[in-house]
Amino acid sequence: MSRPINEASHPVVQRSEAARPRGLRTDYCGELRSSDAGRTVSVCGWVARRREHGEHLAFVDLRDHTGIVQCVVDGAADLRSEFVIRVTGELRLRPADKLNAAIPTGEVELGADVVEVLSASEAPPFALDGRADTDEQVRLRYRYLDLRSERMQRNLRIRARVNAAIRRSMDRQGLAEIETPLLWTPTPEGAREFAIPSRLQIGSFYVLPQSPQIAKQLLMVSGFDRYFQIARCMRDEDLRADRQFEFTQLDLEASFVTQEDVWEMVEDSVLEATRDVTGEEPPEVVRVTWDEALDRWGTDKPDLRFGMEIVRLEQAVAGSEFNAFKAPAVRALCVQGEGALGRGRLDALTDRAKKLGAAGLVWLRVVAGEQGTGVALESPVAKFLSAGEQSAIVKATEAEPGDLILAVAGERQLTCQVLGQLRLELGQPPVSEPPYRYLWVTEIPLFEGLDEAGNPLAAHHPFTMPHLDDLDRLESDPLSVRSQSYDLVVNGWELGSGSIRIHRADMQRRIFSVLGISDEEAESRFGFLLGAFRYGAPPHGGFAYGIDRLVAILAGEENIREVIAFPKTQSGADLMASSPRELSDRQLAELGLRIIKPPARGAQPGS
RNA sequence: GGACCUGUGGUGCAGCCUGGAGUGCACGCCGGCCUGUCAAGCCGGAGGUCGCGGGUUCAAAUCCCGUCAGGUCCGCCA
Repeated sequence: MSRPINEASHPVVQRSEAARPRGLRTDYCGELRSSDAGRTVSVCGWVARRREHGEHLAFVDLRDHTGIVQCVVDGAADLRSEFVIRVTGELRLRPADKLNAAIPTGEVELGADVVEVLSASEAPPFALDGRADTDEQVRLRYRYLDLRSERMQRNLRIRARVNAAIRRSMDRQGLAEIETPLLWTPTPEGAREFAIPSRLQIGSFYVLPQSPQIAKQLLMVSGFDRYFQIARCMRDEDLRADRQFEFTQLDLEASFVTQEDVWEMVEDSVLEATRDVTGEEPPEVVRVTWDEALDRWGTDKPDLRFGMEIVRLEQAVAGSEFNAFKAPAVRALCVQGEGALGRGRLDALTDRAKKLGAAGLVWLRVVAGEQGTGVALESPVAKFLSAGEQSAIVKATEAEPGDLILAVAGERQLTCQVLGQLRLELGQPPVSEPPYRYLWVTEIPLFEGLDEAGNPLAAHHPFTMPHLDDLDRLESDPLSVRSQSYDLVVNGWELGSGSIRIHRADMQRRIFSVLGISDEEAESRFGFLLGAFRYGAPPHGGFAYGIDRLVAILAGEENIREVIAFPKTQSGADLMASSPRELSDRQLAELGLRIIKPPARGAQPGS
């Protein structure tokens, strides 16, 4: 279910005097009220539905972007679905027994004196009333019709309001909106990029930005102090429900700031957007360290809308005879009220845990103790646990009779991640369910794992400033070093990430050295940025978050395609525009390109 | 690159497991009736390459293989 836009505090369309209806119409359909009764009005729109009562009476529901109004027309008028018409007549109160409480205009109707067909329509390929879930393939092929639906109108208007809210916030905070090139040059590391052949320089290519990262750091060097951009970004990676080739970020950067300053700037914009769309004040934006997020929720993007936090059992089972619990980490979830879960379901949960990488899953049903005092545990492994261990487990998980405890033991990170995933699968509310629990995940490790050559991999990007307390371990124990980078998360979705950047050459050289990047390599890959940094780079940091994801969350949609006007399918196709498509030989020649087709499936290599 | 799900008149579904005539439901569409409906109602009608190709079988929407398209996910996305 998608969430209604906040109609009460804001009409669907922002109304200023300049935004009043003009031209062919005096009013918008969805805004007519009983207070307008008696006026002669003209409205324009699409025929949503008609109800005919013979030769001299028919009801036509006329729809525009504001809603629907019922028009009473002569039955002879040939008005079919999706005809574009203009209706002029007197707006009148409906008879007292003919009100329609289901629509905002239900107290009035328009007695049509003149009906003009501005444009006829073939019968649409699918109904726009939202009563049936039309196949997405069909919706995308006729996207221009799909966008006419109430749902898509609402979603894209929410998007427009989010953009407007962000711009208000940015302007209020003194950030300057500056555009950066789309036809540009590769960004160091990161996602696969789209390349655009140059016509004037045959054989050379532009690269579309996966983000304006380099550009905005250069703007800091240039002294713009605070920059933002609602930036289109392109990444040639496989598509997902929350990922499209092309997406939109709020990108910002500021000079002479700390992490806290960046967080406050970003918070101001997302909270402004959230308030504007929902009319509600979101809960306080909390900050948790990456470590704490892993321990409590088993993920770096926790959903705080529900509890069921992961509990540490290491102390409760310390010294236990039970072999499975002799592990670096023993953690558990308490699933309230699921103590009656059947054996088949428990086996499925165990399989799921194993599929997620756990060695196994221990389940314990919490039941009332004998004589109604205390609690006891029912479990295939209960016999391996002493009475003291059992009561310690119950105490640690705060479990009560009727609850189910799920425990996993093993290496800490994997154990937490498995339980974190089970937590989501057992308890996560639907996307559309408020509130909007924003949080910052901070002190993210600077590196994540090692590459083939044994060098650490930058978790964010190679210009991320390490946590100052960890600098002495940079070379000796790099994987333990935290960074001054941070993620913004809402309701289990990662909205974006950012960091304080390295602005001094000595620190940058140290990082490159740890990453195994030579001076020559650094110069060739990041040349002009490093060059710029030689001429006085201010300390700076910034952030970027996905507007598609933010809008989807606020609209209660699980898929960002629902908040993008013309999205692509999972295979990267636009079913309406038939893109991508082949170029003509002439176009290819002009770009100096020749196509080498991959061998057909099943063909022998080299044939 | 991989796993799973889906594909049946214009739309949404059922039928598939357990093979037997393109069978059914709802909406829409076309025509007729109808002066207070609002998912209007009533009557009648049209509309099909069961995604595509191959195989098994006396017989395939149904079983098998392949393929295409759409979706969810893994990989990938600093």
